[in-house]
Amino acid sequence: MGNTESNQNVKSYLQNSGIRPTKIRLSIAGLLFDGTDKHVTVDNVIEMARLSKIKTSVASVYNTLNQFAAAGLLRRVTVEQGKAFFDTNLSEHHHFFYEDEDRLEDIPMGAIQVEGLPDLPAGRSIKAIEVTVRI
Amino acid sequence: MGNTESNQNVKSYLQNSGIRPTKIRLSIAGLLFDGTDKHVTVDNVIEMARLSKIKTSVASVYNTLNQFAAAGLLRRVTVEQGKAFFDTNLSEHHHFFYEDEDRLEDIPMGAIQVEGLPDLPAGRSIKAIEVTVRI
DNA sequence: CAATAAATTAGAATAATTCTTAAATACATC
DNA sequence: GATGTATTTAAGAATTATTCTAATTTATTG
Ligand SMILES: [Mn+2]
Ligand SMILES: [Mn+2]
Ligand SMILES: [Zn+2]
Ligand SMILES: [Zn+2]
Repeated sequence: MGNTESNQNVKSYLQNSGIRPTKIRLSIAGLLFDGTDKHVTVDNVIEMARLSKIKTSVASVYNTLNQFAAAGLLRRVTVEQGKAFFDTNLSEHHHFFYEDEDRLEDIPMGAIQVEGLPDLPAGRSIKAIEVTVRI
Repeated sequence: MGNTESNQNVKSYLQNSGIRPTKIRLSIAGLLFDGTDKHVTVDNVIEMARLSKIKTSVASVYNTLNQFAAAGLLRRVTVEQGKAFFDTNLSEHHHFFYEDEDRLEDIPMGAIQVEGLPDLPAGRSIKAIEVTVRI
């Protein structure tokens, strides 16, 4: 991270999703898309940016994460009322939620299988199936 | 609903859960525990109370629903960032979430089966397994 | 290098929820 | 049933996450 090659990768990654690679988008993308799976909140990203001396604003972090989610680069995960999580792991998978730590952890893809889905109401299709195991 | 017998039932229901059956608790319980399964928000309950000429306050609806949930008379269901749902159906079951209508619907108990749960981290136990099918 | 479009930002606005505190109600004891 | 004490209720303030607004800055196009 921080080197020219990965910056170039992140730039292409945004462009391929139709997102213009502006400075703060590249900065935030650089924090998030480093190859490791993450579940971040807006506050997490603001703090990561601060530590990396990236000068930005709360509004821009919201804008950017929402744009990434809309473009399919992040997946929004809702497990508690207050705060939204954004997941960099785009593969089909489910989550442990550590209730006392407010923290998500991936359950590897394929580990969990959901069986016996009933018929859907007419005109509906499945947008997503989310399994949360609260521990 | 509204008759002496079901009022008595609701009163016992609260007492058996260690909740003192005060006037507004009985009123709200009367709205919720009528034998039909419901998924309500705070706003729903405020509106139901208004229609039933029950005089109460926003704070009391929050207090009461939170108390009922803590006592196990309601189950809190979180499927979207902003608003909490409270479920009167206490049996083990999962949900369809109608994304465009902000509405929950029960998937009958037993219809869905979750297979292949991996081992839990040491010292953890399952508090709940929640499956949400977004449609 | 203009002209134009898009992005960024600070701060205001909104929405759900919790907190504070005073008044009302419920409960226990006589 | 009256009285004293504990609990509940409720109005409004406070808090928190998020979105909106509008002005400035940055990027793209010609
Ligand atoms: Mn939290
Ligand atoms: Mn909603
Ligand atoms: Zn994940
Ligand atoms: Zn339900």
